[in-house]
Amino acid sequence: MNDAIAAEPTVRERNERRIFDAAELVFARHGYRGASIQAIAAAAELPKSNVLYYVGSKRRLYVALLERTMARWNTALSDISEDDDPATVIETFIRSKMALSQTHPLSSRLFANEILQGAPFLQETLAGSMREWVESRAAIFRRWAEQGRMDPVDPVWLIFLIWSATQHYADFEAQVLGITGQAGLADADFAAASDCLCQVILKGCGLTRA
Amino acid sequence: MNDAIAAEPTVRERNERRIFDAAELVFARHGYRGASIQAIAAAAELPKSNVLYYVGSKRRLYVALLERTMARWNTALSDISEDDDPATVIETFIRSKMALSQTHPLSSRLFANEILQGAPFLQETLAGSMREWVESRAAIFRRWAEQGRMDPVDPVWLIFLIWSATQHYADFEAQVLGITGQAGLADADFAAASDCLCQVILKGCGLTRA
DNA sequence: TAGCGACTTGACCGATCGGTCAGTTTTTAC
DNA sequence: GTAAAAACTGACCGATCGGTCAAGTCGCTA
Repeated sequence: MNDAIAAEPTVRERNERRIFDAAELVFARHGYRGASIQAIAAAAELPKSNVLYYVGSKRRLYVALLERTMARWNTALSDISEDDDPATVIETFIRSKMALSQTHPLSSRLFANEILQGAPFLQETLAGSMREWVESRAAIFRRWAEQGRMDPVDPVWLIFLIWSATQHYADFEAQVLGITGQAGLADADFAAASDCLCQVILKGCGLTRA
Repeated sequence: MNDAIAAEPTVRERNERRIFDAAELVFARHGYRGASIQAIAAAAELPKSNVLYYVGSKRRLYVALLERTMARWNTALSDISEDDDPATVIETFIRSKMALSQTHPLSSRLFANEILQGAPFLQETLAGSMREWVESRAAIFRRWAEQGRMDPVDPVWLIFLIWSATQHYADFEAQVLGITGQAGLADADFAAASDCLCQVILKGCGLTRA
């Protein structure tokens, strides 16, 4: 039973994981209203009743997924201080955000769908912790500009620029693939896109790589 | 009857317009599957049967809306030639794309939803006319770089950068509002955001305003 | 005034929606 | 071995889905 210290997953853990992954797939594609529990159950290869047994309701499943996404993003984005090198910080920011688009595109699309709906479930998060996150970074960017260490660029819009440009490769993947004529985005594509973004944005902010 | 040359709208024209606008609102928010004809009818203040009388089916209504959007974008984006000034062209491109985000945010969100779903209805458009549009611009950007008139920046990714950064203010409006703590985006906000984008991207491409 | 085509709409169809529940099987604890 | 707990699931509920249809209303011309 539990004499195995390095626990193998419980039945509950295993099934919840399958359900979460399947639900992320369906919600990311069709949004909250457009997703059906039936479709999620089919993707998880479980009966509909079993899905509801674990997650309680469609609403709770959706909220739990959003929370998982926000938690992932929080842990992935490193903290910064005024003493750091601006170019390094912004380059790290761009590259780690782009890495998230590559490794967790479904999370990104889930979030995008929630925002498109008017952020009914994430309004407090946006006006709360996310706003604080942006403001703290913006304050540092502003001080860097005052010290002449970078061009005076409105820091909030700069953050939006980086967010949108990096998320584009997850949220609008279908468009990128259709226009470039590829079947999928390879590691090299993400690397080249990251390089291009760093090149333009760093220079655009009056920064050169250390 | 029709001795009025400057025609006042037909009953059909008037109702189709109300239905189209209502449908754009609902589809943009909830996506194809998540939108219901009932909700569209309610937004248009018409009985559901009347909506179906005019549009035939949900699918046809959705496709017609997508076509209206693509047509709007085509007419709004001006053509360019190799002889033009690179800085002027890119600045015009950024500002007209941002103007579309401001004047037609619902069209932008409708398109975003379609892409998030994997572009089931727009695949040929993406791989066809849209791809050609991008390639023709990219070719000019590449020649400008060869002539030393701008930095060598991968033109396709540059276009994606401009698309994503400008569409952000339409598609992710809820996020922008939540983080900036505003109730709505004013003309001044769009102007300032456009200025910021032009500043960073032009300089990032090694361009200065003429 | 009769007739015609465009427009309007409530009633209705089978399918699917989110969710409940009773009943069964499987796992766990002692 | 046994009983409690956890896991599982088919049947079913009322509501809503996209769509059809027949019975209208309305404005017009002959």
